[in-house]
Amino acid sequence: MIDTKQKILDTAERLIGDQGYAATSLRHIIAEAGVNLAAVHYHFGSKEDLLDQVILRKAEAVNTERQARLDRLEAEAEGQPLPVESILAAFFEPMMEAGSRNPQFVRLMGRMYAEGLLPTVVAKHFHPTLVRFTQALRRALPDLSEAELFWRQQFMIGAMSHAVCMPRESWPVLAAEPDAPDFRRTLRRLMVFLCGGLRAPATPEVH
Amino acid sequence: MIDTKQKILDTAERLIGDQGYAATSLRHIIAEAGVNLAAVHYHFGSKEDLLDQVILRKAEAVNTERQARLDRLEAEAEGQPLPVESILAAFFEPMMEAGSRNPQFVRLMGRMYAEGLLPTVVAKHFHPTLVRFTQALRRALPDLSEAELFWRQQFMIGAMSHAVCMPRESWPVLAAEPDAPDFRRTLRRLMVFLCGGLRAPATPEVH
DNA sequence: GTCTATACTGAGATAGAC
DNA sequence: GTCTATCTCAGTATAGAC
Repeated sequence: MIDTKQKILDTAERLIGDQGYAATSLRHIIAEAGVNLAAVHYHFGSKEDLLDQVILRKAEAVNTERQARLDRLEAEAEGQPLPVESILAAFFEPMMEAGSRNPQFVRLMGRMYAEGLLPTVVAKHFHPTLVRFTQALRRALPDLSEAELFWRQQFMIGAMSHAVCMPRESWPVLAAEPDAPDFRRTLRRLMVFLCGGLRAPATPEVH
Repeated sequence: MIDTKQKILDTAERLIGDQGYAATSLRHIIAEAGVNLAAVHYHFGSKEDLLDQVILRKAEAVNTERQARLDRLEAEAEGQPLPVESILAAFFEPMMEAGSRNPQFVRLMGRMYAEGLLPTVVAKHFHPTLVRFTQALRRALPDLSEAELFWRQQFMIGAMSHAVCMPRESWPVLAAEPDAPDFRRTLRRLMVFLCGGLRAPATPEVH
């Protein structure tokens, strides 16, 4: 069947988003998808390559939209540095919109960071876009050294990924806040927090 | 032998800190420790319970020191809210000092967050201390709602854990900065960043 | 080209002999 | 307390049916 591949991708996206990559066995995926185990390896080669394709399918749209927003902002700014808020909005809103249409995908992305799969899978798909945002932030925050800006971006990514894949049901505080299935409110909070952090004065050197 | 248990704990701490929990098999641990596989299950019950003991051994000292610093600050403040900087210093410096003596342990802690082992293992050992810090932050930041403070703490934990367990060798920017094996400079940067984020104005409601 | 059946290796866990 | 043997289940590899 032509949609064996699609069924595997859809089921993998759902189950990995729910349970995480390590916790989701191929045998679970193929049972729910109603296909044979070896079909996964025929179409994808390995579990990791399946994950790769699951991410690629969705990441392209997010990256394209991120770059388009950055292009638009930079054209409007006519050479001036962009405000940090605008850069963060251009970065987070495309993912937020993807999440509104498909909450599973945002959790999946968070889990990728959370399970330490950046170097092998995530960096490959997102790095080219990330360097554009690094450049924009460098111009917006000229007082920060290269190393300090690097670290602040890492803090940003860590805060984002942890927030996105947190198991909401284990925190009573959140029961009062019916936020799911979209992440708008949390992401607005995240952006406010990150603006404050990114714009903090440079860390003084201590000897 | 009486030190079979010790050898397992020491080897597990080292290997899991290096490679992560999922990537470290019991068979690898027992080979390096020179003990039998079943000895692990005899002494610890399961791989997860072994991890639990590895963390417990070190976490107690860190938690005790954290609470002692908070006690001291609160006694000195005589009822006034503490500055955010002081609260963060009381939280991070004990872990930083543990890291100076034993860098492996800090990476291990970062990995626990990164591999999504909070609910089962980490929260158990750190939650009682964390609520003390939540209370201190609530007094320091009275303009934030309960939910907003909760999320900012989550962003903080995410930024910290991601930074701590990042694979340094994969980032050329860091080669110029001989920071290892201690984390002082990175943690000072983290504290500056988090101060800025925590003290940002409350997120406005949008409808 | 697509997919199935089956076998292989290595993981964590467990029962029972010593 | 310790160790051998074994169980189940994971990801992977391959031969061959259609």
